[in-house]
Amino acid sequence: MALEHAILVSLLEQPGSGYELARRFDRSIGRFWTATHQQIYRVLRRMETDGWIVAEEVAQDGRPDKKVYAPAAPGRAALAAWLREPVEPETVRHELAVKIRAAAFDDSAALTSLISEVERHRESHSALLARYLTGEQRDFPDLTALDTRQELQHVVLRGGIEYERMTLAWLDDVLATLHRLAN
Amino acid sequence: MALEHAILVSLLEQPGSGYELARRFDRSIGRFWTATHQQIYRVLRRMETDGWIVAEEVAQDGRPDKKVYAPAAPGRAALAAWLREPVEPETVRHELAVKIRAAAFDDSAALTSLISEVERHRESHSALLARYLTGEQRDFPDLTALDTRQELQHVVLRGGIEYERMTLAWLDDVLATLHRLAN
DNA sequence: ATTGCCTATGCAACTCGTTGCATAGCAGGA
DNA sequence: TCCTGCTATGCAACGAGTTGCATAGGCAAT
Repeated sequence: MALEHAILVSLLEQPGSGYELARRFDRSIGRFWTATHQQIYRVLRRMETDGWIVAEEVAQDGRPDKKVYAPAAPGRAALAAWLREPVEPETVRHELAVKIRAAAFDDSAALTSLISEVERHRESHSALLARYLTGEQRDFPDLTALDTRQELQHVVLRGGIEYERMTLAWLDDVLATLHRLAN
Repeated sequence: MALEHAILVSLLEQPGSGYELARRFDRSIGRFWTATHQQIYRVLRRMETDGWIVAEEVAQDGRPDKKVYAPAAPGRAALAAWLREPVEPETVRHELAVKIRAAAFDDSAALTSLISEVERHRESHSALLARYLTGEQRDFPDLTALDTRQELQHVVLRGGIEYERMTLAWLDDVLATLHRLAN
C-alpha cells in the first residue's frame, strides 16, 4: 500500500486539505497515483491518529473552513522506512486492451463501437499530454536551473509525457488496425 | 469491474482451469491485467453460479484433477453488453514515481538505495520485453497472414512491447538523473 | 529421508477502493 | 427564483483485492 506515502509526499511538497489533495490526485500534473476523496479523507484521519500528520483548522470566508494537514516527524520516518523497502511491480489494468481482444468474439458492430471508444480515449490522452506540456512550461521555465526536488519532479513528469506520447502512438496503431478489420 | 470480462476473453481464446488462468494472468504474454489465484477462483465460482461459464472435471494422472471452464451463452452475452459500455480510464499506480519524488525529502543514502531499486526494476522490464519479443516470434511468425483474432491479439501485444520500450528509456533517464544528483 | 518445488483448489480474515448519499454555505446564470 | 456547480467534509454499505494458511499428491535433487 502506498496511498499513505503518496499523500505524505504531496504534503511534504505542499501542505493542504483533503479536498486539495483529492484535486491534486485527480487533476494535477504528475498523476502518478489515483484516489477518490473518500479514500483520502479516511486515510488522512488514520494518519492523523497515528501521528504521521498534524492538522490545522483554517477559517476561510466565502467558503467552508478546511483542515490543512502537514507531515509530522513520525510520518517522515515512516516515509523514509518505506523508501528503503523494495518497490512492488506496477499493477497494470488496461481495460481497453481487454476490450480489443474481446472484439474478436463479437460482430462487426462491436468493432465500430470500439472504434469510437478508442477515439474518445485518444482525445483524453491527447488532452492530458497537452496539460503536462503546459504545466512543464509553467513550472519548469528554466531547465538548466533546477534544485534536487525539481529535478526529481521533472523526471517523473518526463515519464508522464513519454507515457502519453507512447499511448497516443499506440492508439493510432489500434485505430488503423480496427479500421482495416472493419472493412 | 472487468476481471470477469478479462477471464471470459481468456476462456474464449482458450478454455482452462483456474490454475491455468492464474498463470496466464501472471506470466503470459499480453499481461493486460493482473489477478491472484484467490480472486480468480472466487470469480470463477460466481461466474459458474450465474451460468456465464460451464465447468468440466478433467482427471489427470501424475497431477491433481482440474476443472476446465468454458464460456456459455449468457457469458458471451454479458461480454457483448460490456463491450458496448464506455471504457473507464486506466488506473495508474506507479509506486516508483512516488518514491522518486519522495527521495527529495530524504538523505543521499536514500538516493543510492533508490538507484539500485530502479536498476532492479529496469532488469525486470527488460526481461519482460524479451519475453514479449520471443512470444511474438513464436505466436506470430508470419505477420502478413493473421486472422481477425490474431490481428487484435497482436495489436495489444504491440502495445505491451512499446510500453516496455518506453519504460526502459524512461528508467535510463531516471538513472542518469539520480546519478547526477548523487554526486 | 528430507527438503523444496509444482500442480490444483480452497477458506477465513482483513484491508483497500467504490458508490450513493448527506450537509451546508456561497456564487453565477437562465 | 430556481438550478447548477464549487468548496469542504463525512457516513454507510458494498464489492474488490490481499495475505496467510491448509490440503494433497507427485517429482527431482541432495
